Amino acid sequence: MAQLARVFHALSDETRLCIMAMLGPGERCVCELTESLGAGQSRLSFHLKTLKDAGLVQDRREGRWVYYSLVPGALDGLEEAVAEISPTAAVKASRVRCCE
Amino acid sequence: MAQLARVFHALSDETRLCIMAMLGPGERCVCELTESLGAGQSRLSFHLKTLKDAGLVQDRREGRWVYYSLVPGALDGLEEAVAEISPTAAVKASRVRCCE
DNA sequence: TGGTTGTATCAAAAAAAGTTGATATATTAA
DNA sequence: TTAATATATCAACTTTTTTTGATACAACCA
Repeated sequence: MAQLARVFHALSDETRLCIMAMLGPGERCVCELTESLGAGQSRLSFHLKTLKDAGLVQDRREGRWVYYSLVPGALDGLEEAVAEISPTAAVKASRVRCCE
Repeated sequence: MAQLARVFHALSDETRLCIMAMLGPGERCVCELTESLGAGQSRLSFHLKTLKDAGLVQDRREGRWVYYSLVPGALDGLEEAVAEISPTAAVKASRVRCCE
């Protein structure tokens, strides 16, 4: 539950959503993100760290550059959680306790 | 994009996630939620308002009590958005601009 | 009517998150 | 080695969010 909240929080900011959208098609260098988003360098670095701490993105150094990409499957848990809460889920009543 | 961030923010708090989970099976009186969550009255009221403002829950007065329930389909957009960002989405490359 | 109960709202305080500019680190180039 | 570039981190500050306690409002009961 706490981890789920952390992931939602990471996605609760427009800048970070933009980053996620840009990483969707594939990895990007920090410099590309900085330019496309028009965000200051330390500001972008902060948001990338937030996403990384939430387990949503990963980074890879290549020479002077650092490339960020989505962590495969990181959003799967989210989809499941949403499906579980949503009233359209058939199995929703099978939950025993709601908060742990 | 901004609305999406708003919804994610509404879900980025443990107390609110608990509320959503409790409402999954059906509507609940505020008093039930207060008791189950062990949260102060005004605190719970604040979180309910946050969820309501994000369009995730609705309320209904019945005599002295107010019942909250999930807004049907409110989470559907979320699932789509997550699917669009996720690298498993087949159509993800069809996006033209990432941030608007 | 007056009192009680359930809930919302408000204002102040506390806590958390985000921004900014400066500095540090790592890598490469000269 | 020195300088330059890409990125991270830090500290100070600003903004936003959350909590708390007090008060207001609405509906019911005596």
